[in-house]
Amino acid sequence: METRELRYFVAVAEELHFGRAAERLGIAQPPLSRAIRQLEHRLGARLLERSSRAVALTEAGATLLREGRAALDAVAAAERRTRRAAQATGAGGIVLVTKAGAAGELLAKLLDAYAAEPGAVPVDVLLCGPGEQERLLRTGHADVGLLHLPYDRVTGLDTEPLRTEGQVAVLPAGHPLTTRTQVRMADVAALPGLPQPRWPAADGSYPDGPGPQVRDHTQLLQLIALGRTMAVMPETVRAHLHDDLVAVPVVDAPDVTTVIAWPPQTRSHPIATLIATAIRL
Amino acid sequence: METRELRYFVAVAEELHFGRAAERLGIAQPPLSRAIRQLEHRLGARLLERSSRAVALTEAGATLLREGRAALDAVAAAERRTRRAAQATGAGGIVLVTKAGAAGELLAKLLDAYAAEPGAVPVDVLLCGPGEQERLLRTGHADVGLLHLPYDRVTGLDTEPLRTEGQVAVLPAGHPLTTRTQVRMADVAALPGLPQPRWPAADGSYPDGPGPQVRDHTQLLQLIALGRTMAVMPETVRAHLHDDLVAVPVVDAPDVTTVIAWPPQTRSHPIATLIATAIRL
DNA sequence: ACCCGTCGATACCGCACCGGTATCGATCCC
DNA sequence: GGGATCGATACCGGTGCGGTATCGACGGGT
Repeated sequence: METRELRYFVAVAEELHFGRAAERLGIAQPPLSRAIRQLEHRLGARLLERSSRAVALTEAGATLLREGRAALDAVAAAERRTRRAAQATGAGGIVLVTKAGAAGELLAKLLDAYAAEPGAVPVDVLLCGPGEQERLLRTGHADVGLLHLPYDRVTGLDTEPLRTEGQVAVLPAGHPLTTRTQVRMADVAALPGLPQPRWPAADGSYPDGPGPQVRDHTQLLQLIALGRTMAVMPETVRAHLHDDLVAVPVVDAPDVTTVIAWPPQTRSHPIATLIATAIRL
Repeated sequence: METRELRYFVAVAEELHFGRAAERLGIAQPPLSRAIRQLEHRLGARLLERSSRAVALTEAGATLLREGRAALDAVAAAERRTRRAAQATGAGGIVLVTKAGAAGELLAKLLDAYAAEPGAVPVDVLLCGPGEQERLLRTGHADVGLLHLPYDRVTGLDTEPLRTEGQVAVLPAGHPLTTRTQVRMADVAALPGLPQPRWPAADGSYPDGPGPQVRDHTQLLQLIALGRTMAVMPETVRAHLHDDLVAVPVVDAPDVTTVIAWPPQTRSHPIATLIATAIRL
């Protein structure tokens, strides 16, 4: 199976429309139809159910979509990492990815400690939205990441835990609950007038609901200060709170574990040093 | 980057010889030379150092070899799992892989418990040599595996621990150390007349050394009974020992954790049930 | 009911590119 | 210095990819 065939199939499976998929791929529709047919014939499996009015995935097609995306990510990672290895033998920096606005002081400590190591190389810090880290690591855009369990998925990555902490409810100053010394999840699940914020899904779209749309933590804290929403977050956010925000411990919220994660094929010395430094912290 | 190019490069990088690589690929040497040159040009990176007498990997080449193998495995897995999903929608069995001669009663209990679950499907058990499980899981030959930390690598797989146990030294009956109630690693590291067995490497070759070559646990136990070697193994091997073999606890050996492992993309109901059953045991 | 619009399949064509054979050029060994 | 080894180059033929033109099936609107 060639990556071209996989790219074609993934495009059709995502669009569920041959015409749009062909446009996205920059080719005409007939070659695309033929390629899919050939792929089906070679695999001996029906991948798509065409009814001349709608296209649907079969069981096998859903499998190939899932596995094919992972395979294409792996190919892209191979290409990207090879390019980076070529242009920067030994001198190339490490790309570290983390969620914007999270793990601030832990990251600062890590970068300081690593810079003091012998043989340390420059570290580029890449900040991204929630849920993007895993893909950036799997596609070779980043070498190592700081993620938060159980929020981030770490399937297919190697990880080491760094720190575990409880969670706090972040509320606008003056809210009735801010007089409490602790709350429970049930207390904050559906506060009148403070709907839960909506985070974007993997495809960038937002789910329906009453809460405001947010992209990162800074934005979120601002919206809480404005009294539009609230959030349950790891307790280290306290460091970033001004007096217009109040944090109340949530006693029955699941603990959040910050982990350092990297793709399993990694074998470079600087990255191994960075990981070892992080674990020692 | 097409999988064909990756296959070609991996062949050359493994053989370090264009002629042999071409033979292995079933093509002539000139097209292979051209394909590698084109790949290098497209990546903008020198992958191989040719000195008309020897071929060597550059830094970028080593990266592409490592990442390319992983990518090819992912493509192979996508193809294999799609075929399996097609021919057996719902009725297809699960393939479980484990080391020959290991985790016997745990496996039996798991299979019994799973068979009693509602919606259970047939489970094919695939026995293989040590170190092969990871690749079988990553290439889609198997769906789930029982592995043993820290012996087996689980990079790139999702795992859940099932059981942790100490290790015992397995010795031929009558050996002086069998009178002891416990030993230390240093006691058994270099026993006169009982050299360590040699396991095959990933490529099937055996390292040099005085000990006998072994392929699986049955063979190993037989060679121990013959007084040719000894081994440190998880304590559950006791169940398989006859009176010609004696097990002595090794107090400072690292604990062995049996884990259930599966590829991260897995999303099938029967496999999820099997994993949940295993964790409950 | 009929027509038109939509959408995937089919037919056919030209060209890029892959793979094969023949040969060269460099290096090492005897 | 001659032969052997090994990768690079030159050239050729065929496969197959992508393009345009068109068909056929299904739905929806008036």
